Amino acid sequence: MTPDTFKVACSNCNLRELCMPVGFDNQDMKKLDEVVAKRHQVKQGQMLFANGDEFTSLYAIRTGFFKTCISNEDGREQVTGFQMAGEIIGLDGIVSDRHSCNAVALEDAEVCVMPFANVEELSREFPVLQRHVHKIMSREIVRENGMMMMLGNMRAEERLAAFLLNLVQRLHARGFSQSELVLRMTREEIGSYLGLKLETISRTFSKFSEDGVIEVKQRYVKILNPDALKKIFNPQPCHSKL
Amino acid sequence: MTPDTFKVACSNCNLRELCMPVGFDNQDMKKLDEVVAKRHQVKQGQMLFANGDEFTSLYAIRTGFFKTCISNEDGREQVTGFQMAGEIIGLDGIVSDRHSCNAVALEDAEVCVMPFANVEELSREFPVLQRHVHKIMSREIVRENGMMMMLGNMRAEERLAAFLLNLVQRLHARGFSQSELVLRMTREEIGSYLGLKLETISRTFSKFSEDGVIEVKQRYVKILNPDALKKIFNPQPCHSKL
DNA sequence: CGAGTTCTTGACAGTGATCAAGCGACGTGG
DNA sequence: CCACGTCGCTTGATCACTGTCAAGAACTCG
Repeated sequence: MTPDTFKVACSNCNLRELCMPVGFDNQDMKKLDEVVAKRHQVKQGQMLFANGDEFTSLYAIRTGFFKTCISNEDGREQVTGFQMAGEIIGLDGIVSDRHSCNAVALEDAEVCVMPFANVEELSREFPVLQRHVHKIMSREIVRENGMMMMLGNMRAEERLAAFLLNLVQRLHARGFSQSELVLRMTREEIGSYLGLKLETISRTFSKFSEDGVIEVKQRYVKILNPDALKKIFNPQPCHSKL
Repeated sequence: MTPDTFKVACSNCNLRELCMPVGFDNQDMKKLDEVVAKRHQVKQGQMLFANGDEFTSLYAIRTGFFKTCISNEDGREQVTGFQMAGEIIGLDGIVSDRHSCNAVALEDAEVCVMPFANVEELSREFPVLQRHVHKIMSREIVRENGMMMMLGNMRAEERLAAFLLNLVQRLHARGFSQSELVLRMTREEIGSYLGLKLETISRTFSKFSEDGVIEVKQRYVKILNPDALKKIFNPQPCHSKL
């Protein structure tokens, strides 16, 4: 096996269990490596793909951190998601063969390029991969349902608490701390994601900090009282029966 | 061909071009009929599936009108979509083998039950069906991206204008009027969908009516000035270059 | 070190929520 | 056919949360 093929092999990737299905034997795994055509570097601030670009591939994030966002005719921007290692982006492009959002690297990143034709072809051969692709898309649908609940029903504090808990949970699944994180995005980007203005994000951080729930210093955040955060995110109705 | 098989055949369904892929020859079409196991009636107010139900099937709406909604631990409800004939619901269940939302019939309805195992099996055999399933899921992701933009960035009037335009456009694609519609949902359900309260929906309807943009009488809505609605939905920045 | 970006904080304003009351439509049963 | 009750809708008055505008501080990076 040459160093080259070694480099792009899913079978040797430490993120495999995050972005690929389990239950493959070694022989299948070799075939699965064909999904990934190559790797691609994206510098901080650069776009992996942009609204209107032809859709050819899905991308599995190997390292780095992305945001996806859409923008209006009148210039308003909505961040639709933040993605980290092991997550898949580009699903938006399937329906129209063109991407409908921008994917911007918030730090230097590397992605595995998975030509969608390969994905579909191997999906026909491997039911477990087919199921996996379906699950990834379904997961994104369910995530966005949750976002609709946030944006439609929750107040600023609840949104930010939910955001922090979600972020730290995903980082923890990747071996990082359960209580400390460094934000890769600005207050404005958090605000866009949560349907709030950057000043509101800043104020809410300050309030959480005053209440001793978190410690904030610029991009660094330490969660001091996770239970308090969970309570903010999911306020129990007083004297709830049962 | 017995009347029974005739009844559930996609090949004879007038909604085929809405919910099934094009580009099938007659022979393939016969096989494709195997996707649909049976039809199922849902009375107004009944649930097709509920949060927590085991996921087994996708459903293609033949007649009727549905809402899908999720609810919080503390009882807040978010309508995540309204679905009409030719649209597919149930995609939320794939990721966890359980549904994560409720699907409620807003009028008496009939759905085609498509066991997901059938869908996956036939998808492996027919690339055109496989691609179609992927597109349906991607379309839902893109729709929800647009909802995030609405909920995160738009004001009440813009949301309601966008909602009406979207609804009438989908109805028109099904052969109904471009300008008149009968709402199948309450003001409260519209509000939940749009992240607003029912009073705001009512007030905004009244304002549109006073401005001569629409005519409203309870559930009946007539769009008098579609251009004005589009302008509300998508306000051009003053003196926009180009 | 300096320019530009990002963040914080204050004062004030505005949009939509909340609370409240009454109206209108619809369906049922007398 | 009409009385009545329920549910959905409208409208008004007031309030609260978040947005807007502004100024300055802190941080980053060339």
